[in-house]
Amino acid sequence: MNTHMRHEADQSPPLESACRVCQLSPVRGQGSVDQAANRACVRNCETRSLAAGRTLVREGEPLHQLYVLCAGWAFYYKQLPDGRRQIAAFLLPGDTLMLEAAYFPSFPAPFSVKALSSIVVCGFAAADAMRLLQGSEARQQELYRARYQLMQSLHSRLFDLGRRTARGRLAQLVLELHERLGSRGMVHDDGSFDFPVRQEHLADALGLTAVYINRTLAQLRREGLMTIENGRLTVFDAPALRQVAQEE
Amino acid sequence: MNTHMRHEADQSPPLESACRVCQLSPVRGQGSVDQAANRACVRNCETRSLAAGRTLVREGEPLHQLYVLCAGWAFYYKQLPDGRRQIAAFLLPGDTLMLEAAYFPSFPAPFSVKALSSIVVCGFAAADAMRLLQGSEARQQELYRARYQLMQSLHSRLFDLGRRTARGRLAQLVLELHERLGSRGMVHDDGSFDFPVRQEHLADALGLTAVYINRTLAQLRREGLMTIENGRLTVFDAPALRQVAQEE
DNA sequence: CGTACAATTGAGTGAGTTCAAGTGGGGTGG
DNA sequence: CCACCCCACTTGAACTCACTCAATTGTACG
Repeated sequence: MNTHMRHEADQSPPLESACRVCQLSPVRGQGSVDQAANRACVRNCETRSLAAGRTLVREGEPLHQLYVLCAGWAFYYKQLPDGRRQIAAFLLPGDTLMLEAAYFPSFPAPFSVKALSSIVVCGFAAADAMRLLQGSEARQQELYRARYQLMQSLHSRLFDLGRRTARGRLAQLVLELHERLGSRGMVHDDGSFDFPVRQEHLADALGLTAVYINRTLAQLRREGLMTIENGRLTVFDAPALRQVAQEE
Repeated sequence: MNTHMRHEADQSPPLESACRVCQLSPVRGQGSVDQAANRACVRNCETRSLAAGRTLVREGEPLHQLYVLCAGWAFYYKQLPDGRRQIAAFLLPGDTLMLEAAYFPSFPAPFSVKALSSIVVCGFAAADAMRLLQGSEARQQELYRARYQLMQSLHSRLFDLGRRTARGRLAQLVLELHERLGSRGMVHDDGSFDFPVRQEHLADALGLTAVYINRTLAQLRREGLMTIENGRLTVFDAPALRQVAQEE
């Protein structure tokens, strides 16, 4: 039992720490940073804080900004007037939001972006960010990596929806998040990490219903593979989870 | 590398017409073309002809070429050792293949590419193609459009698999192909177009089985919305199809 | 306490799968 | 010219994974 349980919305990450994270993203560059370019970027960057559930970008709006997600989780999604929603990707702290703004500037956004937890973002004009990126070979590489990961994740999700069972999809998604967070040092030694995702979000990401997500989650929990409790996901048996992901 | 021509399968589209199509693609540019750059491009382009079912790119191979699909259809897909396959996109004559090679050069391909019908492609080193594109504002715009359409199509397919019924998915896919071919003048007045796609491909693209594709197709045919006969798809009632796509 | 929202559980249903058998057309060899 | 084969398509019947509807529990917060 936990004595201190607080609602996520209460603990917005502090703004002053935002640009420290921002610094680590491909857009701002890793390692040695050109100080002049960096100052220019800070001057042009607009830091915003959004509560959980708020919409950052709406499908169809022209793209001209791109963001670094400094703190919190967000997701890309498409929604129909009748309520059907499909989540295309989860974005984690340090990820770049709307990298697409650089692929095809000023086109209408092909999806919406919403804050999953409360978030802090730094916004840049796409053109500025690209100019900054031209400067450094290392940063360019880092940008390629970010694009690549996003594209890979999209194609994996597509395979999931088309060709995997509920258990397989869930295992696959959990493993992907586990890995992405792990490479940022955001996974504890016990295999657990912060997980501000509702079962409804999982359903919308995996093309299932919340009820069935619940049943599947319960099954995986009973089998001792993983659990979700108090906004925290724990992977107990990664190899077994990997096997589920592969076989189903 | 020089243009090299060879003749293979009997019914391959003629090579001499290849570069006329190639000319119409974003990579080669539309309208007025810089003649010097164009000649340079022809010098550097390698034209290849592949029979139906041959693999052009294998998942995991490093990307350094990109292709213009001059004739025939191809598709992006992922396949598991156990045989499960998911088709991510169909590529039509005039489309660019592996545009990703420019997004994140030299990364391993996140999917494979296979010829659906017999095809003719022009291959370019990604770096060369990009340099060529820098030259013209119009071509740059055309490239953005191509990227955008591909990304949009991926997100739509994702929504389809997650949130639409079999009928809805089929209607959606047919309408998308109808539109893309229409804008190239490849749809006849009677609403029909060449369709070298097997029911098995439809199944792998829409996350269904070939048997169920068959049943669903039969239903749409009975309702007088569309039909597939002798490698030719005919849309009888586009508005009704649109309604199916929207509601299911 | 009362409200609100997320998670949980049960029972019945249905969309899509699996297995299996049969049809039809186009190409090939005799 | 026919016989045969191959492959894609078609159809039937049984099955099952995941959905729907509906009620209940748990937790946070005013």
